[in-house]
Amino acid sequence: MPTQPFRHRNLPRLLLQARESVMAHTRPGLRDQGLSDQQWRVLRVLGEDHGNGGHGVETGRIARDAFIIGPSLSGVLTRMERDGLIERERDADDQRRTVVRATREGLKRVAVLSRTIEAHYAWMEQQLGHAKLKQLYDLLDEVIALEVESASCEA
Amino acid sequence: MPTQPFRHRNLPRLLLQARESVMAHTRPGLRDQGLSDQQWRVLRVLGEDHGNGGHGVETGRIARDAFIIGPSLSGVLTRMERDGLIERERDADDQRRTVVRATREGLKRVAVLSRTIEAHYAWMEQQLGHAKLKQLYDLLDEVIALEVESASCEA
DNA sequence: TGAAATTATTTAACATGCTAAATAATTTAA
DNA sequence: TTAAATTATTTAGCATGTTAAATAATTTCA
Repeated sequence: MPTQPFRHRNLPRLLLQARESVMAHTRPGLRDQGLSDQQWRVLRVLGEDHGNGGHGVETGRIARDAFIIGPSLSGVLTRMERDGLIERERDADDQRRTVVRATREGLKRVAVLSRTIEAHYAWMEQQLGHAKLKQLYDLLDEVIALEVESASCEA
Repeated sequence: MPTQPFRHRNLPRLLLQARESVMAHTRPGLRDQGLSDQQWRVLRVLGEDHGNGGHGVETGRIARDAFIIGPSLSGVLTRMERDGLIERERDADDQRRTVVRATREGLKRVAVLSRTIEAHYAWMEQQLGHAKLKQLYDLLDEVIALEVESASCEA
């Protein structure tokens, strides 16, 4: 049997749609806690650090882990500090760096949302099946790795 | 052999990273043509319409196809009109609607970029392999479909 | 040591994303 | 027919994304 011709889909758009599809489940919970997508990503990083007994995370590491570019993060943190979700402090050893910690209130919201998110993953795993979810993770890793390789070629 | 415990990855973040990874190849070309991501998405829709002999696309359909929310699109179109990439006109039959067409200059840029994008897909297909790319398309479709289902439950 | 290069973050300026409200045109229905 | 509901788009206000430039602190090295 002849395979039908392979038409390329709009991959960036598919990825964007898939992301929106997943986030559509999460956003109501975030908004209930008064958080934007970005604020949640920041709080999650800070929550992990706290869980590991850390005493704050540098802005640069937050930017990497929360996938937020520096200048955007700067504003996000300003508003989160204003809203009592985080605290900022200059690093004593290297005054260029800023160290960020979640406040008690921030940690409280992380705790609530972590449960919600876990339930969501359980739901997705039940819907899609364990195997497909793993397959998806692996394929996305491969796509991401493609870029790393080709980027290193330019150097 | 025991399968190792399945840890959930941060799926929204993975999708975002994968998208960025793909776009990292496309963006230089877009910027060479003086286009933002969103302007390119709009032009692509208009280019397809032109290719199909269409005489303009309604704003609402552009929003759906280019995956840009209404108010954002409004501003994007204003700037694209300012830059001579598109023309806007009120629909004669229904004065609520606006019909948009690409200018000759806009179409020229679509033509250039279409070739670039095609080459990029060919490269990805060569890197990942046809089968994996198809697998990825299918999985993303499934994830997107999940949302559609669960959304209809709320109604 | 001290000027130059490097690193971390912020500011500035503009484009985009988002929600809600405002406009404007069309359709529905009393 | 006309007032109310619906539909299409824009405006307003704020948050975020992005590049370039500005600040500020640290490191390198002549």
